[in-house]
Amino acid sequence: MPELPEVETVRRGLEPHVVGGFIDDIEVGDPKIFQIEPHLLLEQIRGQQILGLTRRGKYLIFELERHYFIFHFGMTGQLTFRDPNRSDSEGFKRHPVTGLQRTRQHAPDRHTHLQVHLRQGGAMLFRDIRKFGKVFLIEKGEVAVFFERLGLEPWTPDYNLKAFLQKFGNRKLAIKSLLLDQSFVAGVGNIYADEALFAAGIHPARKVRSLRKTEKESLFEAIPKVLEEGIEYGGTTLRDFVNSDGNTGHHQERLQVYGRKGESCHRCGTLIQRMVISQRSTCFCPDCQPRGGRSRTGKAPI
DNA sequence: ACGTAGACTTGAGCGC
DNA sequence: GACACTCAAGTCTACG
Repeated sequence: MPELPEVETVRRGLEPHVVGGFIDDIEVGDPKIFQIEPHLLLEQIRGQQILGLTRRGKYLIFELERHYFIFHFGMTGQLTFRDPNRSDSEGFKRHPVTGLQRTRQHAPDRHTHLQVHLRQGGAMLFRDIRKFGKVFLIEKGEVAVFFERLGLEPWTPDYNLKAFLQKFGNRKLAIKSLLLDQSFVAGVGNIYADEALFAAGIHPARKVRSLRKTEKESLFEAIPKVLEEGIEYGGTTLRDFVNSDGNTGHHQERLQVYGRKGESCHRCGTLIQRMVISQRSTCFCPDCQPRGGRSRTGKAPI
């Protein structure tokens, strides 16, 4: 559930269930995901109250009394709330062959690597098939250092045009690669990078140094716009993403380019193409996102 | 310093 | 049906 809109969707769903609650106990699966010894984690967080739930880029942050308890979902991480008043079999599906929960999962299974039980009842379940996710516990004073390498946070005063333009520099890499760099704009991943480039009319392979100021300004507008739409539709579920209730998102139905190779562009009808940039699948409309940019002089600033 | 390739990990889907 | 091979919402490291 990796990108900003998916993490934000989980944050909003979880908030009313857990903020104000007290951590009672934890159960641990594969310790690989823990950046702190699990027994030390329990020792430290037991009894602490959850004061708030925030987000920075793709990180979900539980503010406790003495610590920040931080999750990164990697590629397939899921954090759901298991309501003690609902039965596990109520309203969720099992995969017909494997028996594993595919969506609306509430009960722990072999991919559930952490359960955080709350004193008032209920638990948060962290499930992660590929185990690229990570769980951190840091002292409150360490938070600035922890996030120091993250870039601009959309919808905050830090995300302003002046700061945005300064981040470009005279670099030679493809603009798509820059968008994936979390020290540029925090929270943008492979899906929303492609969507933002489409919205801004910029070819993903264009070199950063070749972009005109007007194109950078278009991108500055497009990034929050596509992220906002992702949140509005509850995130994008390609395969594994579920919200805190275990339900899928709906933004996948609204994607303009990502995963649409060979289909026609919703704007102009041209067939969407796929290429690989930074070893990541990249989709674009060759007509709406011309390689040479949209120069009136016809110059191709690649 | 900058940019890219490989590694980590599990499962699904496709072709034979 | 079994098996090989490719691909997948991310990021960290090592190398040139």
